[in-house]
Amino acid sequence: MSLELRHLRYFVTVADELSFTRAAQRLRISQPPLSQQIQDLEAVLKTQLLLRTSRRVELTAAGEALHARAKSILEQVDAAVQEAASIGRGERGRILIGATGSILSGGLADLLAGYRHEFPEVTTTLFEQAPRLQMRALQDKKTDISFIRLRPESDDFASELAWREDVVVAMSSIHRLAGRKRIALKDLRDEEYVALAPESSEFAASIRDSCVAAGFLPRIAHEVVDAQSITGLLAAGFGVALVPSSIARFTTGEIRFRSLGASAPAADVYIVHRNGDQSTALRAFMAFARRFFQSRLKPRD
Amino acid sequence: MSLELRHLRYFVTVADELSFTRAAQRLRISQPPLSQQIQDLEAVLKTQLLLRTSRRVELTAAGEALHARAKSILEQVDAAVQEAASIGRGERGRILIGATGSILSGGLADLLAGYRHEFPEVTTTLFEQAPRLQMRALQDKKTDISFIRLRPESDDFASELAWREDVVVAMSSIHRLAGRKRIALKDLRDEEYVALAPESSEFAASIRDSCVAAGFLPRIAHEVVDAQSITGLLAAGFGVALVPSSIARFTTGEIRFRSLGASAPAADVYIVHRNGDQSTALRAFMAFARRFFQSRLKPRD
DNA sequence: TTGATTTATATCCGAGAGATATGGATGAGC
DNA sequence: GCTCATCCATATCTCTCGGATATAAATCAA
Repeated sequence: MSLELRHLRYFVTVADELSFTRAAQRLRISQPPLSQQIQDLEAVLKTQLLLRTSRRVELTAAGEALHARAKSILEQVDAAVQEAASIGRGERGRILIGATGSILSGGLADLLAGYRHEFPEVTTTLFEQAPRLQMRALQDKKTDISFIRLRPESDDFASELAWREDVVVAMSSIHRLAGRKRIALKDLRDEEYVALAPESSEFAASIRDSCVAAGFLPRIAHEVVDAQSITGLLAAGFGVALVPSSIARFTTGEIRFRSLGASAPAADVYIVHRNGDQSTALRAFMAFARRFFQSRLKPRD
Repeated sequence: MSLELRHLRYFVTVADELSFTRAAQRLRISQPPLSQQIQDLEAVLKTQLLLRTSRRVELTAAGEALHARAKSILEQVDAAVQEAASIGRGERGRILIGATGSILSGGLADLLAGYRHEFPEVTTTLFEQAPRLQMRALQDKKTDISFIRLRPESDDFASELAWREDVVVAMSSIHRLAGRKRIALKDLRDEEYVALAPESSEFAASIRDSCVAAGFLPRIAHEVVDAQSITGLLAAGFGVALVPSSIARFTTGEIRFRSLGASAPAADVYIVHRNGDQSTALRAFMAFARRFFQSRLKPRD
């Protein structure tokens, strides 16, 4: 015979009611098996818990002590069940997110704000890292999900489009092209470029590919490691840069952005995560993200 | 289907071992019912707890959380069982004891010291009260047991002899009888007495009865409410007093005690408790007390 | 003393915990 | 790359034990 929660549930009810008959009613069982289970419990403890005459039931000292303990235990069991179920539904947990600064301000921040509002019990931790490091972090399980401007090739990762962004051209307001309203990619063939170092970003490579497709090889005059540095160089008059349009949001100073029209390369942002082991919290996050971007696209239709 | 401790025990074992086969061995059951019980648990929680391939078992986030909780719950169940059993064996609990100061120093203190040594988990609370109040406190369940110098009549109480004491005569060292080695009760017929007020002590009444039996009615010159006051009055030369021999122990100053020899009235101390509801701790205490006094009597044999 | 109420005992039934046998998947080793 | 060993899941059976019904025993009220 081993102790089970049933014994504790029954005992607590009897101790609360101080009556086997009423306790049995509350427990939706008949009185004899209740008496039996209490006797079993007492046998396991080798201790009298209740003093019963046919007229009154009262607790012994051991019964008083167990009553308090058992009540607390049952509450904790309940809490544990709720917690596990809640984690299972993805309502609770922790998601580790990788992203770069421009992606954060480009739409991710809004997504996270909306998500935290609907799933307040999920902790989201954001790692601002260069794209290459993000992939490493994903692989090493340092992060669970990444927002990144290039679709990964590897079979280890699953990816889907988060949102679309155009590439725009950025330059100082005193640049000779700053007066033009619309600029095509091929108009930029003779410019000097400020670009992200290709080893820090797949995006840099894809921009270069777009230029090649437009018939020229961009002359990279300056390379920077951090996207933040680009605008500083542009403001000082160092050529032009091809950047995702969302960069405009967090840029101050004398920088002008011009659309590239139909010739604009895509700067789509993808959601990437490891294949296979997505937790429920992550699945729920992905589902939320899909709904979120879906509803955001509508106004543009 | 309801959650039982079995589910938690099984789950914790599997989570510890990360193997159904090994867990089943540790649990002394076969592997299929273990798988079944884990599935039942997951069904109750509506949540996956373990990711199992035929080659590896690992915990989900929900499983991790439940593992920690369940372990703690099982430990608490264990502790609660131990505690209840321990209280049931009288090894733990609280005993409320009534006594007077003279009884405490007359032998009770030694008993309590020995008892606490053998039952360190039982809290003993001592109430120093006048005998009448002790009976009241017992009746009102303010105390569980009393050490008192008179056997109670009422059927509500059970009593047994704790230890025997003689009554001795006490007087100032300058009293005219202080030089006598032995004094019989009847020699004291013409003395003036310092006595406890009869309304505060049954013992006072029993002393008076002893004097009457010896052929005289004691002349009470001074009455005190508190036994402590007696010696003060005696030291000041106010007559004599008939007191339990143990009083000598905690008396300082110029007081002499003389045995009354064969004519000494008894001042036996009784253990009194309510009939019926003695807790296990109290029963264990009584058993200890009997053993204690038994072994103390032997040296006198 | 009788009747009502409450717990304990006796007996029966059925759900379900656990055993055995087996299937299916996966990684190791030749 | 095939075979074998290993491990978890499924299917089926058995038998324990939880719960129901009927009834006895005890106690209090009238």
